[in-house]
Amino acid sequence: MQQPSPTPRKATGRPPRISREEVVETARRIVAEEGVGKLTMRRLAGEIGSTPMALYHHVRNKEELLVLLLDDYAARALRPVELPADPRERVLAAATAIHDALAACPWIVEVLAADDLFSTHALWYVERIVDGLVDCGLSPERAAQGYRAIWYYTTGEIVVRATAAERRAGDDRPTYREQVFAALDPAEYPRLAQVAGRWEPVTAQDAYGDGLRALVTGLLAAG
Amino acid sequence: MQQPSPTPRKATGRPPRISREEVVETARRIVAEEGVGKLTMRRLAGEIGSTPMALYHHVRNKEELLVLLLDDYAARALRPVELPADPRERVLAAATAIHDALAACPWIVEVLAADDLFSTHALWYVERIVDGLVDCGLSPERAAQGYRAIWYYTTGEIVVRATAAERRAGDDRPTYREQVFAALDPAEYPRLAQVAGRWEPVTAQDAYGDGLRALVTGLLAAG
DNA sequence: GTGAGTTTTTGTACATGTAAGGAAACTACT
DNA sequence: AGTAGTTTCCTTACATGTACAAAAACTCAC
Repeated sequence: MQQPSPTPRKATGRPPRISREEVVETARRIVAEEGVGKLTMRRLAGEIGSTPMALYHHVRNKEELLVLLLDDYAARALRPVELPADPRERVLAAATAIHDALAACPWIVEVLAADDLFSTHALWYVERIVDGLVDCGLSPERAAQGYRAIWYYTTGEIVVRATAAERRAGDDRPTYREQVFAALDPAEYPRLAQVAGRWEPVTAQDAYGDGLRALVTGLLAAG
Repeated sequence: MQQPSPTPRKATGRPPRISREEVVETARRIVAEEGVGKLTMRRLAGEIGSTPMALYHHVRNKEELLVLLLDDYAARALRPVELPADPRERVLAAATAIHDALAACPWIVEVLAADDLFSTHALWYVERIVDGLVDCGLSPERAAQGYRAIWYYTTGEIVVRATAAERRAGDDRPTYREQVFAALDPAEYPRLAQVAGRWEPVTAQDAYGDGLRALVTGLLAAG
């Protein structure tokens, strides 16, 4: 992979005019300034002063570019901070930190459906979560499983909310949910009819923390 | 919207040659036979004997078509069944039924990031879940919130797993996770280093049920 | 210098979703 | 019959990601 020589490597071939870093940095700027919708390979290449296909020697495809952007974002947004001493509270705080950082970055959804370890820069928080769970008495296995459950819950919350929001935008028709509740047969679905009016506010309110607490409670109870 | 006339409506305009039902049904067949990757608007139009743009008079865009396909799938896969009498077990069984149906349908991921009520045909199960939670002593609000938490967890599990699987396919490079664990500094991340070897099997094994049980336990404890 | 080998860049080309505008096929009213 | 109105369909065109192949720019061995 890498030569052991002091000077990195590369003794041969046409010298690159652009670098992966430049690609990612420029992409980051475009996204920051105009949104992820404006990020196209052509636009990016133009901005760098290159051609679209040249980019493909530095990133494997657009998806990888987005993953790199997410990683870059995590590096900035997930700096280690002071966390509570109590292990359970530590788990909650670390998970919430990851959640809030990702939720603040809506364009990320397209990439977020990533595996559980989405960035080395989030590792610090992952460590806190697993450590907290172990300190609460879980075995290492159970702690790892617990982290995964938390990750599913977290990423699900973000993806669902963001996609729903996007679908609502630029679409003045009533929501699918509104249609469902409007045409709900109370005889067939008494419970849903009962909560129909309260569904909207329940959805709108930020209940991530409540669900997270419940999940952690349950994980600890099982361990 | 609809005339109150006995004959549905439509007294004017060019008579349609294709119907929304035909579009969806043909799309379903293509997906079933050759996978969602082969479903293109041109291909679909050709199969129907029409033109791509004609389809857009029956579905608003490809995404809506996929949502309709998901709905169609839910109608088949989520038939009501006998569920346990015990309310807690009922919640678990209903959630697992939804989960398993969706997990068996990998192409769905692109659409799944939907809002909580993704199909009327899943309503029956949603009703069972909310009802079970209420029977366990939760208030209607809390039950609705609880359902949402379950939905986040479920959809997150599916989306994450499916996307990870897709990324792994056609890519022989080591996983990001493998790279992370390979380069892990045990001094900095002792817990992660401790579980590193066990992470892979933990990930592979199907722990949806365990996490779900924990979540429900926690939800009930909070209520 | 010359040629081989290697890496990066470029040019061309294609598949895809879909916007825009006009043509086609029908009904209703005169 | 003729005209207006309405709905559906078709043609054309564009933006986008990216495959493929050839050109360009460099190093090294001779």
